Amino acid sequence: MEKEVVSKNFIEIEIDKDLSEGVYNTVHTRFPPEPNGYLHIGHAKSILLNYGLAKKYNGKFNMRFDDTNPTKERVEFVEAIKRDIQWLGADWEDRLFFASDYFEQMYEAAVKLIQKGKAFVCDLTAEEMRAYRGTLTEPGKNSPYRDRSVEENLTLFENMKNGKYKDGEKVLRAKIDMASPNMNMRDPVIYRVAHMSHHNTGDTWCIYPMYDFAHPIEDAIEGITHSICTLEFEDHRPLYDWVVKELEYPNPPRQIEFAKLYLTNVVTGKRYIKQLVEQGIVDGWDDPRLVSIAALRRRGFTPESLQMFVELCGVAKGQSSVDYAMLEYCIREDLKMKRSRMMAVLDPIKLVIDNYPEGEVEYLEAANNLENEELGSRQIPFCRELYIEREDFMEEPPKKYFRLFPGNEVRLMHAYFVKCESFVKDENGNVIEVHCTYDKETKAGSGFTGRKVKGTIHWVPAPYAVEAEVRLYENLIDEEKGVYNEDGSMNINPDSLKVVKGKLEPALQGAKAYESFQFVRNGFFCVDAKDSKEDELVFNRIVSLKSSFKLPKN
RNA sequence: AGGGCUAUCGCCAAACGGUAAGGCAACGGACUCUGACUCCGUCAUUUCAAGGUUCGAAUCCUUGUAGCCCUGCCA
Repeated sequence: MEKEVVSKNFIEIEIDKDLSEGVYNTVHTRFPPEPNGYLHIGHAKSILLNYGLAKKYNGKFNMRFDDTNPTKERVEFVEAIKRDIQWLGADWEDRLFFASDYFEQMYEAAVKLIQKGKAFVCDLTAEEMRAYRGTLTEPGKNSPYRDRSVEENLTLFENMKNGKYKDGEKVLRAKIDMASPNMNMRDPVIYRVAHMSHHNTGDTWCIYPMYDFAHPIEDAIEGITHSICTLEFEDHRPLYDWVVKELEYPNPPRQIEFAKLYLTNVVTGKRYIKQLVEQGIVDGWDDPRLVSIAALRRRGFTPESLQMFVELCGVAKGQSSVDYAMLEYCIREDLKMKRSRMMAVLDPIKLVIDNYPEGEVEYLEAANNLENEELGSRQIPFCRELYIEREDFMEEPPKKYFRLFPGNEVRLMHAYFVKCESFVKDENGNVIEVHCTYDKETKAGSGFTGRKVKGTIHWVPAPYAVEAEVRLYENLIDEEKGVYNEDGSMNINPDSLKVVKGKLEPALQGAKAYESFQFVRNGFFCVDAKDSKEDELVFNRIVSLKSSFKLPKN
């Protein structure tokens, strides 16, 4: 057991300080998504960060849907989000909340602000308000409605609530400072009129609170201590603090911001993903070429691999983009010991063992995972005619090519050494058959040490091979140019999905959905779990995680 | 002089005035029933730049530079 000294991230340092200074005596975090789409890898960082912090400090973690804008939210997203978070392993126990359940309290909070003279009803239109707001370099002007009396504001606000006004006709604004260099403090809107059904509250309300007002209240109500969010909300913190202060919450929560997780060479951003979905370039939010949590799950990533990934990325305040290779490393690392490794041939050519008796079959024992005995073993039929990968044979090999070429000997995995004697071409000059001889003494596991071989290749017994339509996915990227163009369009690879007729070893007939197996060299493939039931067999949709095997350069 | 935030290896990221951790990637080499895994080795005399303070600076001060965010009745 080696002990790793892992340094604390800056949020943990802040929490330690709060705890030691007695600002808080517990840690209570939350993950507050708006149910307006699917969660992606970036959210996983936030979820695992919040959950991890709560766990680390023996505190609590809440799940909360920040559903204050009925125009964008849908129940189907609520379910999808819950599922993804559970799958990731973040446990909210019995603390699942909806911001919309606090609408009454938020309304009362707004009334309180009005009574304190800290909020007013404003009749300016959206355009007028924009003009009054000023610009980044010039201060704004006070609204002509700013000095209405408390009584008038109270009446008007109640009228807003009672549906006397049309959408956009009136808003409630916080009375702060129109000259503030921070735009968020220039009398921000805190309530708007929207005659619309809400997925949770139905038609009970026709006014809805804005994020900046609602969020601190939600946190305060739930007893959140550390409200952790991403960097773009840094400018909102003064307003967050203003709200909890004016509402006089005892022991108010505190907002801490961290940098979002960006990944190199993948399409993130709901706008772009939506475009891809709508144009039918991908087949949904969980298309394996995307990095939504649902897509990663479908692609064979495990919760553990994503946890490891988030851990490895770290938490800081500088905007950064993590190399996609790090994600791949995590899934390889996680699957390495716990998944069976099977053989498959995606682009088959026939291999004939000339000195193996025709019609004879022997069953070879193959460990499911050479490094993990607990995964057991399977029997693979071995016979005269096999299939091997086309790229595992070359008529004229380059330097340092360790696989089959005339005169060279390799190991057939789990089986024998085999030496290439000749090959057959079709009329177009393509190799269609490779002929070898095998050496009975070299059986795998026999302890044969007579001579060594530099290469080991995968194979599948021709008469017993499982035919499969294999789907090979690649990320939607252009490695040269990157994902996005300056004009907002994308460089996506139209050949990101390749369908191939593969041959799988017989044991794969028994594989289950979600079971992953490692494939030739460092490529991972897994059975696509999309439409399958728990023990249904699915072989026709196999997803490539990585197939980065390269010939040595020279 | 609009405000806020950030700058440490190709990519993440520690270091909190005491002499630049670690991981990914890459590259050598050993091993090999997967060119994987594993194992060994290499990879920042220097922290955006220039000055300054100090016995001592990535850390403090000055002045620049670059990147990200902010002018929704979105979150």
